[in-house]
Amino acid sequence: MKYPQLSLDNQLCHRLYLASNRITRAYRPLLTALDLTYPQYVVMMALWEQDHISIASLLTKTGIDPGAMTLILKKVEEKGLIEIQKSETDKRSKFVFLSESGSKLADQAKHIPEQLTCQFDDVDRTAFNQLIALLDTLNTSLAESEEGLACKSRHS
Amino acid sequence: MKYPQLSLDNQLCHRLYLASNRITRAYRPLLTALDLTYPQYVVMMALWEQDHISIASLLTKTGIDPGAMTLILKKVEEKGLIEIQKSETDKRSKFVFLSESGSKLADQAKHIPEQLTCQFDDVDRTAFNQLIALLDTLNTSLAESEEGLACKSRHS
DNA sequence: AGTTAATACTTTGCATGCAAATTAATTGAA
DNA sequence: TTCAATTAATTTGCATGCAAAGTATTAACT
Repeated sequence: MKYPQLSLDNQLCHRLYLASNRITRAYRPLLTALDLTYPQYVVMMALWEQDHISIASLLTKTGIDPGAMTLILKKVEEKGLIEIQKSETDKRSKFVFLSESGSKLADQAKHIPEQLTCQFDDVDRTAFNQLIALLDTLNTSLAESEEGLACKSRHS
Repeated sequence: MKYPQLSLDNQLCHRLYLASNRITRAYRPLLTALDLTYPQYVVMMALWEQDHISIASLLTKTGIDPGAMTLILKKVEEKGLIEIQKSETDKRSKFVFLSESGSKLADQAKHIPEQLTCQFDDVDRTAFNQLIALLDTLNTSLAESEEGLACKSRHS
């Protein structure tokens, strides 16, 4: 191997890629029981947290792509979990709110987080919180990069 | 919010989802210059690390889905970066090896890792390594779950 | 040897993720 | 006021990620 820095073992990105895909896979059987995909579940979580918000807010909260969001909302609406209305004040904007069945679905979903945590036996509570803290730092940093704040190459 | 455990802020999965997508996005401009997508880049890294391996090995090393791998290899082959041959000993199996241009592409790719690291200024070297270690633990744990080792609910 | 199970891939169908172009509505500035 | 720049969503086209079914080939067991 000419360039060790190109080794997969040296890539943070590949670990994230694996971890993200594996976690989504781990969720799948639990979510299938609710007839939700993972991104649809994310949208529902955002709405259970705060109902009746604009699609723009939903995009910000979830980090889902706008183009994907349109399709996701369409499907969740077809399942009768949400309703979508155009804003009166700003006709470009739309608001999403939970239907009764959408609200009630939270009762079935509430056990999912703990069911999942049980799958990483090797990760203790401390490591878990460390991981969350580090990912927050990373995400903030990446989000700032996306905002256009160029790399300041402040590294020595 | 009825169930705080369903809050997006409490989800490890959502942080991984964001981090993984953001990192892939951060790679995109660098990879576009090489005419590669991120999964195609992963395959190339695997081959730069070890040339002339079976598709099965490539699947194991990269964690890419088999169905996706077929398409990815087809495209990378069309770009002339790799060649694929059926195994003589086992006709079910195929071997992938780098073409000359595929090998040379590593020379252009070798600066990508450092160019990217520069984008998370807030993450110092120590945190970076911690994050990698924690993701390894998480990945091992998730991989074992996928192997069928059921949740032993060893939590009190 | 003959049948069954296991492998290594490929194919198919569906659901995103993403960039880029598009539409509709609103703001802002001349 | 009027026209350009913005903003909120949608649409389009391409590339996966994934489960499940299908193919061809090989291993295994009787």
